[in-house]
Amino acid sequence: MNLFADIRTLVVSHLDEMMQSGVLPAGLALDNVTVEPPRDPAHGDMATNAAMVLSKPAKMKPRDIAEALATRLAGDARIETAEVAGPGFLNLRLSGGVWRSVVSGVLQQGDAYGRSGMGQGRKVNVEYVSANPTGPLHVGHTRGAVFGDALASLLAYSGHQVTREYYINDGGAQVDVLARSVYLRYLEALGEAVEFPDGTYPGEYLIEVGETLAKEVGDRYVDQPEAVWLEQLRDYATDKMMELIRADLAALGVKMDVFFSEKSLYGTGRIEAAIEYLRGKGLIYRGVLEPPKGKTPEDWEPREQTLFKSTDHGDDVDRPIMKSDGSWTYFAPDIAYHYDKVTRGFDELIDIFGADHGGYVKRMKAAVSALSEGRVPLDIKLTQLVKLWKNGEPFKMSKRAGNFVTLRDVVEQVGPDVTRFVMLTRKNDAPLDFDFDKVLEQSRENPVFYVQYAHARVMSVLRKAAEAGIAADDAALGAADLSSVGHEAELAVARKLAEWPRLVEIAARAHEPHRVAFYLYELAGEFHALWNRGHELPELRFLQEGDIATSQAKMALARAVSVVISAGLGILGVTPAQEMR
RNA sequence: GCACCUGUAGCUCAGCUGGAUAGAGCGCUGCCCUCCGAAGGCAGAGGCCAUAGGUUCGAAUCCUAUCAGGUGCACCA
Repeated sequence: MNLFADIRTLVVSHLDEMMQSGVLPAGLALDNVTVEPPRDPAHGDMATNAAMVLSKPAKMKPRDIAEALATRLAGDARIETAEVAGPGFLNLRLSGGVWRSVVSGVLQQGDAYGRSGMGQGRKVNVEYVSANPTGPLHVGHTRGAVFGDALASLLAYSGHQVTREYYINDGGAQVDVLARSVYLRYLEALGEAVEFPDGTYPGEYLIEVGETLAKEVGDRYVDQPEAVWLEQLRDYATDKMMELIRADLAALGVKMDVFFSEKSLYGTGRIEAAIEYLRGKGLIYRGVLEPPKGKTPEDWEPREQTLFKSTDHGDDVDRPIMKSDGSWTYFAPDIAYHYDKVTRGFDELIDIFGADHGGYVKRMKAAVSALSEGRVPLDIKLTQLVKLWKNGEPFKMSKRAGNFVTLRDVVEQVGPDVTRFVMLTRKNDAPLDFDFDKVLEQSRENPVFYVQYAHARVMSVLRKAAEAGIAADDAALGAADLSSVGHEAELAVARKLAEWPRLVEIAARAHEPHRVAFYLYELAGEFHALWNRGHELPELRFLQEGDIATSQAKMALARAVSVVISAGLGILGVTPAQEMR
């Protein structure tokens, strides 16, 4: 059920009839005809631009089209008035019954209200977090995790078949560094004094790994050359780090469907196969890259490398896939990984990167374009930096020293629900301020609280009703006669509820889950406003003393609000509050 | 030097992919609790949508240039 879509269908069907009967010339494209809520509610409930869009191709004045359309629309029971305004807008005012039916519809559909088949079951792969398995997740990863997870839920909610995936970078030099760092902690656990030179990870999280290892293998690796232990420690440490990362994700409530190992691409011919595929398209060649203009590094020297002709698919320069010593660059396994995704049959790929990987976007898109012959779109969303604040001061982090602020630090202090919601109160493109004090504040300034409070208020009313012996289950409320619901403040809430399915579609199409968070804030605002009107106008209170039927009608509206808030929070991965404490 | 992102009220940010008189919160002014939770609500003031051009019925939104901030820029992943 999507009221806006319904009315648009109505408008389009009338336009079709007008073409058939010769009022409009035949064969007009109606794709650009929209039905939207007007910015100013004084203009009505919905507005259509049909007349203005069609004016030019139909070679008619917009007002003439609008008037003809208005007359026809006015005949529909759902339309109360249809007025031509401004340059040719057609403003529609819907009957109160339409809004009341939205409320009943929400209660009858429950969790399904707002779900759509928009995705048509298309298979979408959302890859996110994908942090190197060299340590715990930090705040930056947290934002990516929350964003990716919410986007995945949003797409699933709108009819896509979603796979949540994590790419484990366990194939490069960084896991050697990890192994060496663990080795040092291992020696330390056996009583040796160790130092962490540059190029190792000094973080304290490896102490326990070293100790466990010492217990398991004793002094077997002491005084042994790297060749003896490097490989085993690499696997051992990587496994431990992935355990850590999985636990971090679990603390945030993120659950992946697939963990894909980079290492599994090496020595199995999979990288070679992907590169051969590109070679078959004439996109692999030996060549020398020009130095970047303006800023030539001191030690620049021309080098012949194996290159991918990414410029054929929109990149600025071609990219090396093999180092001069014959080993793969990082890009090569990434190509193979995305080739794997393409061959797994996904209709659409989405990668979530941190902003520091922005320079990687074009080449990755070029690769997928080449690998899928342009069939599979790849959207890459970058999440900007998170700036932490505490006690009015910025919280610095320094990965080098190993004392960076971790996902755990954040989740343990403010909880997963608050963490998730706050991370989505900004669009992914914009930097985010995360203030430990403000996110726990209980005021309107804090959107998490504000939305949760609205939900808790509804729950409170329902509890009160139950205590008074009034049936307030969804079945009873969904069947209630809503004719007593009609005040402007009540209709405002119903209108907001009617926007939900449309909002979901827009957010899903744009891959922008933050829109859900903002919508919930607006819905909560309408609800709080109505609630407070009850102070001066007792007839707007949800519980009407001695009048069960009216109470049920009012509660139906309140309950519909909580259903939608609950669904929205569900997409964001946040648990709705039953009461505020 | 190049690429990507950002620039909207004093501050922090939305703005439904081109619609009407650009919206919220904070802050500021003034109001509302014998009332389901005032942890709320109502009203007011506050804008050249960075700047300059362009596209069209119509631009914060699309194009070009400029300015300012952020991120990144050959064998690091």
